[in-house]
Amino acid sequence: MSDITTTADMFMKTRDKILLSSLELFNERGERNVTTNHIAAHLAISPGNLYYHFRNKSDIIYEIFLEYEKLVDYYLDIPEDRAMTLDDMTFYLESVFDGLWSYRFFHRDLEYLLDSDSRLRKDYREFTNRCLSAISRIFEKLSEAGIIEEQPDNLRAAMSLNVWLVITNWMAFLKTAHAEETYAALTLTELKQGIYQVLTLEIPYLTPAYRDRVMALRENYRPSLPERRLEGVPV
Amino acid sequence: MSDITTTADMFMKTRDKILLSSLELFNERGERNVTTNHIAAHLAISPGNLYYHFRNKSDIIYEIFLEYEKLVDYYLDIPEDRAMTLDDMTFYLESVFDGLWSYRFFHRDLEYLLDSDSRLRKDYREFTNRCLSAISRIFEKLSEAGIIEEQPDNLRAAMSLNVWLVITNWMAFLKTAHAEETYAALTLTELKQGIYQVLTLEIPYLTPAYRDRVMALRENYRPSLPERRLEGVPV
DNA sequence: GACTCCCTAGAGTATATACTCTAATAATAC
DNA sequence: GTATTATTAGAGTATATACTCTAGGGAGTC
Repeated sequence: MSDITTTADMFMKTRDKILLSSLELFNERGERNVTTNHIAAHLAISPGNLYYHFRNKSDIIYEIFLEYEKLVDYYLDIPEDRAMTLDDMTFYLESVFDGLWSYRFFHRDLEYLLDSDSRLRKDYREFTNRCLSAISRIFEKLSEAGIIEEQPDNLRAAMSLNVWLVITNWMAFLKTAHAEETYAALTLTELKQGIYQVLTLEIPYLTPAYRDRVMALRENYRPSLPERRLEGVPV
Repeated sequence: MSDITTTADMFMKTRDKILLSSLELFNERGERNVTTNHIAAHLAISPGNLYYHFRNKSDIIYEIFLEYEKLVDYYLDIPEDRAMTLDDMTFYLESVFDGLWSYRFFHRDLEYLLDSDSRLRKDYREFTNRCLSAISRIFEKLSEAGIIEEQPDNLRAAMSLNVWLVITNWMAFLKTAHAEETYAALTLTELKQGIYQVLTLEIPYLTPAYRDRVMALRENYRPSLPERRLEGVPV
């Protein structure tokens, strides 16, 4: 995957360095805790310089969203000229969680961000709709490929929405489940245990031909030590 | 349901008025957008007065959380002396969404709130565990009652977690799906369409004896006009 | 009346935050 | 070289925010 979290270096344009550092700081500390002055200080540039490149903080966030959107749209581009395989499905899941990870600040303060920028609100709504369509289309193609049973349209739509809810809320859940207070105390590996949860949703719909293979795939993402963190839940 | 959103009146103690008004304002505008000065002004009391009753803003939030916790714990108290009915299940779902509604500010800025108050973080973790246990126990009792098929423990745990993820993320989803920017533009009725999504998770596990009844119940919560808001999703 | 205790007003403060302004420097074009 | 444009520094500002401090009122008790 692209190495998005690399620290900005001296060969980059200031504008790009600002975007990159902002993303890093937002991811580490949360957007709410990162000021424009912090970003400038982090890059050892003046606030004036930062505001030369961006009119305000919202514009920085918006541009980062556009990158995120582009990445996910790229990942969720579904080839229509061939049948879907289990590897495809794995790729989609892995990719979406990679994207979530790289831009993980975004879903944290989502509601506030959308309330402060109506342009972002509009774009994000359309983005959500595209993602929901893609998920639904993936289910359709998985049926065509005989991996999951065919389902009526409205059930597929509701299932797709549940998949979206689980995906977008998994990280928030992990962070609240964590005992540590540091925002950074979360790993990509843990995040990808969300795939286990998503595959859980598919279980009852798997065809006999693929059931065992998908269950084996799911095992790869089984949370390693959930009973220590969630002692109340039977495992 | 308790009429929590009633405006504070002159017969209440100042301390309670502060809690009530804070909750109202937080719910309407989001915690991030409500300052202690706003709360005081709303009640027409001085900031000094407010700080006589509460050491800081976190303490106000913490006390509100304790109320929330108490409410949900009360709702999710599962009677062990009798079998579970469909009505029970409906009651649990309705109650949980009522609770979410009354304290809807809470899940909005959850991560920030937990990061700013380690006491809250700890309590919330335990609260989550209790909720997950309750959900899991509800599934168990639904099996015992012959409403859903019996499932292995680890599947039930994963399913319970998915239910929790859908419940706690449903409101955030609704707000991002809304075109309107106002935080208040959300109704309890819409919120309860989350029940449709939760019941969607149960569908494949329903026993033949109860399948039709649950599907009919689910229809009561079907989103009224999702295709207008989510034009990309087949319905 | 005086003492005490609970409560309240309201001015005030230290700090932070998003953002601006001016002047100067580097880069590029001609 | 010179003119022009792009970029940068850095001090500064208006506003907001969480919270403090002092003074005092009101009610009950002796």
